[in-house]
Amino acid sequence: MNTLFKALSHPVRRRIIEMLRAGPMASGDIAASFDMSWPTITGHLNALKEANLISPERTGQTIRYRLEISAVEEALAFLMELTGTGLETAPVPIVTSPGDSQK
Amino acid sequence: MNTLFKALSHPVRRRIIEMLRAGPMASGDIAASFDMSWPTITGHLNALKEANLISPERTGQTIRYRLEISAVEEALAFLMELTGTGLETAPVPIVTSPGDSQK
DNA sequence: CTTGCAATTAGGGTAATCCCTAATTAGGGA
DNA sequence: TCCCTAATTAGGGATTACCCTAATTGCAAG
Repeated sequence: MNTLFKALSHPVRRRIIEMLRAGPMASGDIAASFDMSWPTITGHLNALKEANLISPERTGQTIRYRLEISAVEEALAFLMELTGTGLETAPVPIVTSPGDSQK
Repeated sequence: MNTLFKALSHPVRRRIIEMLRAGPMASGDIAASFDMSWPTITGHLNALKEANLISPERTGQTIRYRLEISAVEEALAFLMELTGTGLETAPVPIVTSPGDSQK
């Protein structure tokens, strides 16, 4: 969960994810669409792979990366629980009066 | 969006958010429930405030922090678009009935 | 004004992040 | 074999993150 949100916290990595929504893509093609060096993009791809957000598959010389939507859903589940969209564990509205600080 | 996901990428900050789900809480009470120094917690609270995830309100000496659910929903919207609600270049079929939660 | 409590800011040390260039691995032909 | 292309790893510099202790601000009384 930690590496997951960290992976999502960089604009380049979020954009890579958005690109992969349309289907798998080669590392070189991804790198070509950014104004950064290829090794830098490789670094971002590794961060995404660490978070299980993408997975590589080799065909000959080229390596294509595919979006793993299940990791996205994991993050989604966490946030949904916060908004109350989905579960209970009742968000009982407890009113704390000033001065009842219990340590 | 950047600071938002970055704020969510630290376990202490996520736990603070979960605590605030039950209602606003004083800075000192939050700090007391962690095994870290108070200034460190203040730092995390500032990160959450930067991301608009919480907002402070002062009553006398104590400052209580309240969860701003709208920021959570913002992150939620981004992830939902990834999982299929987005169309654009995606080879995804379209309309589902309103209220038809596809889980 | 002085004391006391709540909370933040200041400063510093260490570790991680982000970006680059140069070197390296790996595969597909000739 | 040797070479070319695809992609990663290695190494380094600059910046930011994370945690601490010490000092400071802000409020509310006495």
